[in-house]
Amino acid sequence: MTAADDPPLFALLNEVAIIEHLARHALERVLPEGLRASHFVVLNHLVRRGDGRSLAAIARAVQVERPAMTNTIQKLEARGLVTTAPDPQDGRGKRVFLSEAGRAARGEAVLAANGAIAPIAAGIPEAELVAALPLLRRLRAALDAARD
Amino acid sequence: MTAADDPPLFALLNEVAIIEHLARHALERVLPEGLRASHFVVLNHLVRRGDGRSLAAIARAVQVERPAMTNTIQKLEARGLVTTAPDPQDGRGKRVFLSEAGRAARGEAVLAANGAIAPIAAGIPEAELVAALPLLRRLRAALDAARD
DNA sequence: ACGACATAGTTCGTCGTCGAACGAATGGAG
DNA sequence: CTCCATTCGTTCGACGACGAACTATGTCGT
Repeated sequence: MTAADDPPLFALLNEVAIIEHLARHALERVLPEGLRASHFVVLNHLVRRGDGRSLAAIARAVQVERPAMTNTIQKLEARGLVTTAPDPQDGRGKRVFLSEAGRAARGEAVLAANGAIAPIAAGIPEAELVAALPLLRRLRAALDAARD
Repeated sequence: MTAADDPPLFALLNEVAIIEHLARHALERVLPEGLRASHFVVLNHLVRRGDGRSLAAIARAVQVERPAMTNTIQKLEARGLVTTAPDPQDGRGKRVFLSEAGRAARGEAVLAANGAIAPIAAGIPEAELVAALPLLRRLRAALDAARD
C-alpha cells in the first residue's frame, strides 16, 4: 500500500490515518443508533477524568474546536446523557455533568467496543501493542508541541 | 491522557486517533491554499501507483466512499491537476490522469510535508518508527479484514 | 440471447467539523 | 480603578464525507 521510498515517519502516519478511519468506522457500527464516535469520546473522557469540567476544557482534551464541542454537548444533553450548569466561579463557564443514563450508556458502549475489538486484538500479541504505545505517545506529544 | 485500566488496543487506537488528527492538521497547514489532505492523498496515490486508474479504484485505495471521490476528482480537475477520460474498455469507467501541473503540485506538497515533519521526526529515532511499522500494518490488515 | 445481478459514476439530502466573528465575562497592566 | 487583551460559549456560513438512490453499463448463469 505504501511505496518503499517513503520516509518512515511518512509511512507510519499513512498507516495511522487508515487505521483511525477503519477503527472509527468499526466503532460507530456497534454504537447505539445516532451515537457518534465523537460523542463516545466525550462520555469516556468525563468518566475517566471526572465530570463538572468546562466545555472548552473538554474540547481541548479531545482535540476538537469549541463550536464542535458545543454541538456535541447539545446532542448529548438532548439525549439526557449529560447535564449542564453555569459555573458559579466563572460567569462565562459552563460545567458539564454526567447523568446516570450517561454513565450507563458509556458502560454499554465500552462493552460493545471491546466486543467488536476483541477479535481483532486476538490476532496480535498484546505485548507488541504495549511495546508500541510509548513511541506513539511520544509522537503525539511531539506533534502536539509542534502545534504552535 | 489515557486511563491505565484501558485495554492496550483501546489505548493504542486512542493515540492513533489523536495522532491522525494532529498530523492531518499539520499537513493542511503547509499545503497550498484550498488543497485538502484528501486531495493530496489522491495525488500521492496517482504518482506512486500510476495514473489512468478508475475513480472507484482510487476511492477503495484511499478508503473513502465513491461520492467523496467524485467530489475530490472534480476539485482536482477544476484546478487542472488531473484530467479524466472515459475508459475505452469499460463504458462505465472513467480514467484519471495526472497533469504536469498535478505532478508538480504533488512534488511541492511532498517537500512541504517533509519540511513540516522533519523537526518532529528529529526527536524520535528512525529505528523505532521502522520497528513500529509492521505492527501497524498488521493491525490495519486485521481491521480491514474485519470490515466484512 | 436474455434476464438477474454487480459495478461505475453521479446527484441529493444530511451531518459533523471547521474558521470567523460576536457578546459576555474575566484578569492583568498601568 | 480603568482599559485592554484573553477566554468562554455560541451562531453563522462553508465544506467534506457519508448513505441512499438513480442511470448506465458490464458480467454471468441458464
